[in-house]
Amino acid sequence: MRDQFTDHGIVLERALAFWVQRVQAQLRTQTYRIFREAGLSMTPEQWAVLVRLWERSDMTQTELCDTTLKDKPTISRILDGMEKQGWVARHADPQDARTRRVRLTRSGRALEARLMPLVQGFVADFERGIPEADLAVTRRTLMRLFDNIS
Amino acid sequence: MRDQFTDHGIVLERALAFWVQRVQAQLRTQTYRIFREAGLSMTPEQWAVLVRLWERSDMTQTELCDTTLKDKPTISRILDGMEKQGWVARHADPQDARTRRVRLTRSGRALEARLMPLVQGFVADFERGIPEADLAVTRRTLMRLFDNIS
DNA sequence: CGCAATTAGTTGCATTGACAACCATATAGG
DNA sequence: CCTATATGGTTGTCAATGCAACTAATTGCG
Repeated sequence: MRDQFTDHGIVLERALAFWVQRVQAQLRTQTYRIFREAGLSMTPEQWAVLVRLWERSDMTQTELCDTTLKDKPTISRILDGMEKQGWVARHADPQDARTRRVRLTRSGRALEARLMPLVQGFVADFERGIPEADLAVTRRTLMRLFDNIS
Repeated sequence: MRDQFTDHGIVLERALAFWVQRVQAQLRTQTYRIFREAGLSMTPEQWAVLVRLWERSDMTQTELCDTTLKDKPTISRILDGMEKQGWVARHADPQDARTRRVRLTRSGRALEARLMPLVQGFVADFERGIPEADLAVTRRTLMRLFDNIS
């Protein structure tokens, strides 16, 4: 008789990769929901770019690629969407005619005060009830896992 | 003067959600690479469906939705791709004319022996050098995080 | 029985993302 | 100086996914 613990589905569910994917998928859809309920048509990826720009505006697209680990076409198109929403504008770089500097608009800057509390609340719910020590181990482990495959 | 540790980018990088997303993105692209290097045109999502079918073939699409946590359109289109590759076939259900039972083909079944070693090697690399205790805490924490947002 | 509500699955649309090909500009080496 | 190469960014293609709308078949209730 086949040992149930050698079934692949079971093996799969013991792999961290499985849980990372599962949590991420759920995070992504919930993030969509939060923004939608706030009356915004914003994607999680646009959010991630916004956070970087709040930290430092006037980045080139290549710099955004580096900080977000996304490739050039992806950033290009995420910015298309953000520009259409009026949150950022692309400006010419006086030093290099190839590069385009991405700057927050007034409207993009204004989102910070509105969205940070929402997202902080979500993060709090996400991590609710989990001992700080476990969170720390998990954070450290995720960093090591990331190094292992990068 | 602004404390750099209150900058949003820094805050962001302390959030588990950030690392979950980062690790998952990397997992996804590396998984693509592994299959491509094995001469297969297979996506990580098709792989996930295959694993479920190796465990139990002849599932309905709704059952696949439940086990993979994907929605109906997504499963429908993932199966389109797998059918095109000849790994699965959709059969009519004698009990219910609405449902379609998904069965592995000979070719889909044959992939198991070929791919499991590859993926197990990848998972080993992924978790390499991390203490078993940390992996266990991380697994448990990911499960709790998942519950928190589901 | 008969019609309303439910369920299984597909299709349409927009965004992300992997990847290749491409354009324009900048840099480096002869 | 001038051509080869490298770099910044865009476009195209295909697949995954969130969501709404839809078809077809089934179930449930009066």
